[in-house]
Amino acid sequence: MKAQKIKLAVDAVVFGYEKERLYILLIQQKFGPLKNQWALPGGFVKNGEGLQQAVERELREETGMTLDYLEQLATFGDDIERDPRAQVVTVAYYGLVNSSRFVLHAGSDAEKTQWFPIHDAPKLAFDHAQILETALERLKGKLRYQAVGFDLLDKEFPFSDLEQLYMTILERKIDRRNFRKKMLSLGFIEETTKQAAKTNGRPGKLFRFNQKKYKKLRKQGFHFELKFA
Amino acid sequence: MKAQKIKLAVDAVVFGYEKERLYILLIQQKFGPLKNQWALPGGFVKNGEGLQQAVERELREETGMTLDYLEQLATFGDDIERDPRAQVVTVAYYGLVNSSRFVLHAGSDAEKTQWFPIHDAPKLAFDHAQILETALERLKGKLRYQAVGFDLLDKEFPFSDLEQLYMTILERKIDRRNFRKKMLSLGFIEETTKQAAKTNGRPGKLFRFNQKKYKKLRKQGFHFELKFA
DNA sequence: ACAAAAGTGTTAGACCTACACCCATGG
DNA sequence: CCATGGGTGTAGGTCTAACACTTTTGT
Repeated sequence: MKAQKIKLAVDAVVFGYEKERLYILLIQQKFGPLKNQWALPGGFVKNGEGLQQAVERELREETGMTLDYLEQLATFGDDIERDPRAQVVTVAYYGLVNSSRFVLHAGSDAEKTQWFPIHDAPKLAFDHAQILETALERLKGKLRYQAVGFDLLDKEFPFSDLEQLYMTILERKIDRRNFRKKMLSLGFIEETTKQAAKTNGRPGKLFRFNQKKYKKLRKQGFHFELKFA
Repeated sequence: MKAQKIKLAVDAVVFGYEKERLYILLIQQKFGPLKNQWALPGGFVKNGEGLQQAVERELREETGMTLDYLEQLATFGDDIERDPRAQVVTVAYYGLVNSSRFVLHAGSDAEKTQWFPIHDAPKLAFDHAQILETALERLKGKLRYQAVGFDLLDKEFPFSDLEQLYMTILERKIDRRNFRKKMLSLGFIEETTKQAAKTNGRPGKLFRFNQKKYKKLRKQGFHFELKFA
């Protein structure tokens, strides 16, 4: 049997959220064959390196970022020419970053890093548009039955932020009363005594996601579904 | 950068169902380093070959089987020593075969192929037990909100077979009346005029899964969930 | 006092759950 | 006529969905 020439890469779809908009993190090569093309952060897996380890390294190297949430999405390798230069199979991950860490390190000499509104992203290299599409669908799906999404908010947040986040990601209107009722009934969101910073209108109480309680519940076989969403 | 030495493989978790038991397909190497160890069917991806294509080829070569349903499960490659001989990343698939094709081709000289009851499988090579575990969880999960599972039955089946299948996979009792009501209300199961073959007791009507109708519904954003299950 | 956003309860309908008896067939 | 499995309805409880006014704060 001939030696295997297939290369293995990892890519990450990183979502961020700020001011009622969902963003995605992209990088642009300044030199080389991909010059000026926007692409997902990622790269080849190194010998002796695990997959997750590889994405985390690439993200650190390319964007200076560590994610709060990172999960394997799918592996893309049915189209053997998805990278025209060689047969490359890529394991795609998707991740979420807290808005407080939304600020990017300055780009290196070789690469530019930038957030783009999810529906206003440039044309992407390879099949990265398809990977992005898949990630977005997954995110929308997960939101309905897992407590994902808190990683996109501050640690303490007014309830309206949570509601807005859900509406933004799911691209749907949600009834405020029903949403709050349901969310609080799940038992892993805690009220703090603090008030949100001053804005227009009446300031809301701040809430906190209790990850420990959530994990405990999950272990006990707890699961929920948001129907209205 | 050093040449990448990581090898890329595919493996398949193939489920079969017969007489109220869920089975999995395993192969046993007769020679070589894996001699006598049971493992999932699979092998290395060839140059110029897509991933799905690779699993299908391996399945054909090793078991003579073509699957009715085959879906990517996950990619395993965080443990760089999951295969002690070299760093191998494997893209795992899971599939379902119709019970009418449950019979296996005679094993080759080099390999033995055999169905094992899911909870009575031998010790597996590498991390294949973990892959199997993941596949089973996925199957259980999917069963609740997708019309998977019909591929495990005959094209026309009595309702009790469907019910038994769900009970077997989910390892739960299900109320007959509620199950039938819910399933039929979804609108993609059709009654035929035929009667089941003679057995003990009253013979049931045969039903058929209307795949076209199901796909149409899905495109329209239809989705369901089986709660009792 | 006005503008802006937070906070809050009720009701009708849909869906889930639990439950038991009669029916058709073969032996 | 008996044994075996198929077929069917209903009532109570829970969850969802729809809906509008009052409260708090800053200007």
